[in-house]
Amino acid sequence: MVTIKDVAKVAGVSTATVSRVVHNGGHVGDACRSRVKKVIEELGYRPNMNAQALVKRSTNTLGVVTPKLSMSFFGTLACGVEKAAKDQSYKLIMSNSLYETQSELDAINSLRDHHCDAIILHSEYSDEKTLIDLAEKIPGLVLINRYIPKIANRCVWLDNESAAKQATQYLVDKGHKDFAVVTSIYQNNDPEIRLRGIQDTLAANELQLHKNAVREATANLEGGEQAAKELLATGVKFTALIAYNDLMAIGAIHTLFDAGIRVPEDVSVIGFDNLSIAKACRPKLTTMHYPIEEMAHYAAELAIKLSDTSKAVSNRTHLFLSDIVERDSVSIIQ
Amino acid sequence: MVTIKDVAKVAGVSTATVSRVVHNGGHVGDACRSRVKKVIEELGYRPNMNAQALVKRSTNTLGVVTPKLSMSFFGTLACGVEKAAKDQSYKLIMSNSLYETQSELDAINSLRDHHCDAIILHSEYSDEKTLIDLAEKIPGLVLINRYIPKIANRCVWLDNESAAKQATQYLVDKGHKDFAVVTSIYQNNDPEIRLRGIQDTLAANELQLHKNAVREATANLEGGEQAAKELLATGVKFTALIAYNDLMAIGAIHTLFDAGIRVPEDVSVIGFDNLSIAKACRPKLTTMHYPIEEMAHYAAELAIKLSDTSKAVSNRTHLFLSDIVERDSVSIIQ
DNA sequence: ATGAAAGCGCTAACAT
DNA sequence: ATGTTAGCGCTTTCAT
Repeated sequence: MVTIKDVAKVAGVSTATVSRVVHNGGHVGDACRSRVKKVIEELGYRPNMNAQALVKRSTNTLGVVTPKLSMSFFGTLACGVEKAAKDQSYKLIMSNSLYETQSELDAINSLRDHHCDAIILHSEYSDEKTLIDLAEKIPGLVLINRYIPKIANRCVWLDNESAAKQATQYLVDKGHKDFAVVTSIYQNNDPEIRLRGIQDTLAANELQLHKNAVREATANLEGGEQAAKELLATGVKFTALIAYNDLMAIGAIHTLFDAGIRVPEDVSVIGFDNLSIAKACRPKLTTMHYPIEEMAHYAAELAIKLSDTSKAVSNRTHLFLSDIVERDSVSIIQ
Repeated sequence: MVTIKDVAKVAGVSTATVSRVVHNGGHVGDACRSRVKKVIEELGYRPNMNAQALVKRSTNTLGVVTPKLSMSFFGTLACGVEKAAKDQSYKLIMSNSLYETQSELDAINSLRDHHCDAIILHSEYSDEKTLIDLAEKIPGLVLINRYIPKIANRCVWLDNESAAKQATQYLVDKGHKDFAVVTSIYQNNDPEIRLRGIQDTLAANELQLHKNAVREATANLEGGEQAAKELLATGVKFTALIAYNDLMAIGAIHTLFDAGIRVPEDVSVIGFDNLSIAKACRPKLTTMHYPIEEMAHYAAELAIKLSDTSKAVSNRTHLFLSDIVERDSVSIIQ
C-alpha cells in the first residue's frame, strides 16, 4: 500500500506538502505542486480514509437503516439517500433491520461504531422514548416516515391524513357513496391516521363507513387478498375500496376479480405508495403517490446538515404531501 | 467521545489491558477483567473502528456496487449480501453505479478508499480488461452475473443457456411449436446466450424460430409492450412467447391482451427472474427463477474468503442454475 | 499478569 | 513556501 510518506519521499517533499496538494490547499509552489501531483499519479496513491477519519473525527459517511432492501419501497428510499450521499461525496453504509427491535438498534450501533456522521432511520419498531434518546445522542440522526413531536425537526414524514382525505374525496367526487377499506396492522400509527382521514372525509360528505367495511391484514399482496375475501364474506355493499398500499390493492383486485367483480366497472380501487408495480398491473392502479425517493434525498441532506453541530438549523419539521396519480382503477358512478 | 484511554484511566490499568479485555484476549486477571468490563459498561465505551482499521489494516467491510437499488432485482441482491455481511459481522457499504462506466469505477474506487476488504460488483458496463485488471489489484473482488473466463474463480453467475433451454423445452413439452422471443439489448451477452439456448433447443426438437419472431427492446415493461406490438405487426404466428425478463413478459401480456389475445389461452408466456411482481400480476407468471439473493449471499462469502490472501481458495467458478416456476401463464396445446 | 512504547497513515499547528 | 512535530485511538511487541 502506498502511503503519504512514499509520495513525500519520491517527490522529495514533506508529508505536509503532499497533504496540502491532495486537498488543494494553498501555500504550495506551482512547480512543487505539479511534481507532487505527478508522483501521486505515478504511484497510484489514494489517501487512507481510516487515517483521515481518525484525525478529522468525521468520516463523511451516511448510514441508512431500513427494514428490508428487497422491498421496492425501501430500495427506492435507499436510492434517494444514495443520490444525496453521492452529491455531497458522502459514503453510504446500509443496514437492514429485518423488522426486529434489537436488530434495528444493532444496526444503529454498528453505524455509530463506524462513526457515521449522519443516519437515516426508517424505524417501525422502536418506541418513541428509545428514538428520542437516540436523537439526543446522535446529532445527525433523522427519522423517515415517522413523526415524533418531541423531535419534530428530526422527522421527515408524509401527511397521511391529507393523503387519505384526498383519496376519499376523489372517490366521493366520482359519485361513490359506499366505501370499504383494506387497512393494515402496522408498528407506527399510519393506518389509524389514514382511517381517520377517510372517516372524517366521509362524514364531511354526510357519508359513513359501515363497521364491517373495514378489514385489517398484513400489508402485502396476500393480506390484500385475504382482507378482500373477508369483506366479501360479510356481504357489505361497496363500490369504492381504499387500500393501505398498492400491494394490498392489487391483492384485493385479484380477489374481487375471482369473485366476478370487475375493477373498475363494478368497484373502484385506490392504492397507496405508487410503487412501480402500480403501473405494471391491470387495471393500472390509481394510487396516492408516496414521494419516498424525494423524501429520502431530503432526509439525507438534512441529516448531513444536522450532523454539523456548529451550524444552526431552523427548528421545523419536514412534512411531505402526497398527490393522487390517476390511472385506470377508478370509475365514475352515475 | 470515550476512548480506550478513558477506560484505562478509570479502571486504573493500561490501555493494553483494556484492549485485551475488549478482545477477550488472555493474560488478564479475572478481577481485573471484570473491573475493566464494568468500566466499559459504565462509560459506554465503544472501540473506534477507524483506529482499529488503521492499525489492523483491515476494515471488516464489504462493498457492493449495483446499478440501481430501487430496482427489485438489485434490492434483492443487496439483501443477500447484507445477510452474509451481518452473519460475518462485516459492515456493508453500497454504491449505485447508475449504469455509467465512470460511475461504476468511481464507486469501486470509493470502496477501495474505504479499504473494503471485499467487493461485490454487478458490472454491466466495464469491459473485460478493466475488470480483469481490477480483479488483479483487489483480491476480494467478486463479479456477480458476469462471467469472464480469465477470472473465472471471481465470477458468480447464472447458467443462462441452460435456463433458456429449460424454458424452451418446457414449452415444447406442452405442445408448442410456434415460438416468439422478446429479448433485450444489454451490456453483457446474456440476451444472446439465452437466444442461442432457445434456438438450440428448438432445433433439437426439429422446430425453428422465424426470424420475424424475435424482437429486441429495453428490458422493462415498456420494452415488453413495444416488442410485442412489433411482433403482432409482423403477423408472425406464435403460441409461445419467451421474454427476456418478467417485466418484459408482463408488458407483452398487456399488449397481447389489448389486442384481444388471451394469456394463456391463446398464447403462453414465460418470463425470467421470478421477481415478486411475477406472482402479483394476472395471470401469475410462469418464469425462470433467478436465485439472485442466494447468489449474492454466496458471492459475499466468497469475496470475504478471497480477501484473506493468506488462505488458499480452490480455483473454480461459481455457476448457479435456474429452475422453472410454474404458474398460470402457460397452457397446453392439444 | 500487566505496562510502556512504538507506530498504523494522516492532518494541522507551529516553525522556519 | 515548505518542513517539523505532535497527536487522533488503537494494537502489539517487548519488558517487567
